[in-house]
Amino acid sequence: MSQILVIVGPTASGKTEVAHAVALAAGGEVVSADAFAVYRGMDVGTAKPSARLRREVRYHLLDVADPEEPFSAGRYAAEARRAVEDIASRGRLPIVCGGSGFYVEALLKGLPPGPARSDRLRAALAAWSSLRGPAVAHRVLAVNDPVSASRIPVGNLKYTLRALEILLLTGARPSARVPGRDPWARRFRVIRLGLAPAPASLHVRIENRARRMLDSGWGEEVRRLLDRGLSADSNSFQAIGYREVAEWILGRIPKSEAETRIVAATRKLIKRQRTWLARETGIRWVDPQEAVARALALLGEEDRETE
RNA sequence: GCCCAGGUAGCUCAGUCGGUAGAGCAAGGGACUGAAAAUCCCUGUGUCGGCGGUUCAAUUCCGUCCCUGGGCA
Repeated sequence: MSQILVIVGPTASGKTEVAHAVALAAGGEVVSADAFAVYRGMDVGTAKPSARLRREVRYHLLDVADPEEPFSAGRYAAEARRAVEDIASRGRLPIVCGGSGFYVEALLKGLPPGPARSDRLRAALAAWSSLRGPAVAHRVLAVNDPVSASRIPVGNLKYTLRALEILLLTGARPSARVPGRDPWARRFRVIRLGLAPAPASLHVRIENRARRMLDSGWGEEVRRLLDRGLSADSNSFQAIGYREVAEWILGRIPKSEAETRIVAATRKLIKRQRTWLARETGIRWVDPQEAVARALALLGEEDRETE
């Protein structure tokens, strides 16, 4: 049975280093699980692995979309599954590594079947709700699917509209749309490793990382994106730091202010990532220092079992 | 030295016609069905610059002192 190694953990916990080292040691290839590293031309701000690393190890699901494109968990899952299957079919180890918990879940557990999303419908719903207000949208949802409405706060317009989108697209209640018990992952032995650095050291890391990114070309990167006409509304531009860096290079805020905001936003992201991962079961939490050794040991167990 | 504007939550500020105060941001906790680094929910915290006075009651009114910013000299 082929194995998949899944490495999760908060931003800046050192996932990429671990994945890379394991890939070299165990003959693996990395499948990124990062919602913003999928975008071409967004390298510095997404902490993508360097060109040198990418020559040593093959990375998948990086640079698969233009920054103008919307992206989705569904598209991610489909492409990542193809990559995993391809890697495994060549007898190599797929290493799924990233901090986008929702994407990892979509890959491993699958998303509910049926029509996925409609940009046209989405735009129409957005226009309608901006006219009628979020409360009306929520009420319409409550009439058609009280269960969904009770789970979604009135203030969460994005979730409300998404539920209405599913309703209109499938004709069925979103609450009845059970996330499919997708059998896809069953053909693999999935080993899930979580990196859990001490909070204090993580904070130091994100501060240093933000400064290093700002000093090593993030400004130029954002300049290029703006020059090619990328709208600030683009999905890709929602990535942490890009709006802040844009304000800095446009002279609206000092660099130090951009840095402060980026660090704060990253801290909040880490909090949300922790909350997400805390409910996931089957993750072996390890000290980042020991992660490579633990991963290799866990992979080795399988070898002995099969021998 | 004089005049003016301020001093209230970690930060920026609102407010109390006298009855011990609240927003945003930050911080902490949580949710998550194709935007997820997104989106949203919950939670505190205060010698209201110091000291006096008036008052049943002062963060609020009066006096004075200190600090900050601006103007005048």
